[in-house]
Amino acid sequence: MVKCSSNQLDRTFAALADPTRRSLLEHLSHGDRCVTDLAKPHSMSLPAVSKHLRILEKAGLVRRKRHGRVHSLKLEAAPMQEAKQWIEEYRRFWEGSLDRLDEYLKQLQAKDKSHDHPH
Amino acid sequence: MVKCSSNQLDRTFAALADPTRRSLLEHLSHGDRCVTDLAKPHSMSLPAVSKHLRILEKAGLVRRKRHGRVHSLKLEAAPMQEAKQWIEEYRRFWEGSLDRLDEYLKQLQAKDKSHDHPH
DNA sequence: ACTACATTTAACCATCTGGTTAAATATTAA
DNA sequence: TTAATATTTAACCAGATGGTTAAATGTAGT
Repeated sequence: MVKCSSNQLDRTFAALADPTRRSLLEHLSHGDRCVTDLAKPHSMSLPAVSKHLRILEKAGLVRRKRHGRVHSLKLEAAPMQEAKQWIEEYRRFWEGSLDRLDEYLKQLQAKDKSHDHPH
Repeated sequence: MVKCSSNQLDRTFAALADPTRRSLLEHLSHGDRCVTDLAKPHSMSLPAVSKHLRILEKAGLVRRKRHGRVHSLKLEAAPMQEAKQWIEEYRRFWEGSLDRLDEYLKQLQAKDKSHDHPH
């Protein structure tokens, strides 16, 4: 029984798994935005966008500040960094396997060449 | 109407959003494994693990080779790299904001100092 | 006080998810 | 051929997800 859970990672990856939410983050990467502005380019209702924002907020990817009746959303960095670091940990393994693949392809290529141009 | 969808990214992030699946990947990072071996440390039924593996396979994070009745699973690199790169694109934005935060904190500290030790 | 605006909440719906158990399918070994 | 093993498929279930519309809330402006 191996323990490999992190609610934070769960939430972060799940939040990033939806194209609407990724789009919202991309918009926010160009500066803070309010809910209505964020909703405009997404052909869906305001409540739908509101829900997506709450998911991003719960994942910690976004922070909200109320200025009167408008809510200003700001991109938040830390959780994505954790997600990236999780992926990074596998880097040497897949780099290893990519090297192996590269080597394999070179061998294949060499074989093909000797096949195409036999002495 | 902004287009920001990638089914591949959807599948990759969704696959990574589950702790059981992340655990399976971690086990696979130490070498190829068959379904039964992968299932052992996870207190859940074999069909459950089988489903998780199919999700990883469909996301392209894992490749399957049948040797007789045992299926050997292998970690696959590329999709994770795409996910990592997606996150990377935000790096300068959050690095920017982290820098700004850092600067802000330094200013705050400086202010406090001059307050504690006025000439 | 009234109206308009920004946003959320509520109620609902279809589909997806993550698990179960029981049965089916392949392959190996006796 | 028969029995055991590795894995998947099928049928089912509870709860989450992603959307809708209608109503409620809170704030701003006149």
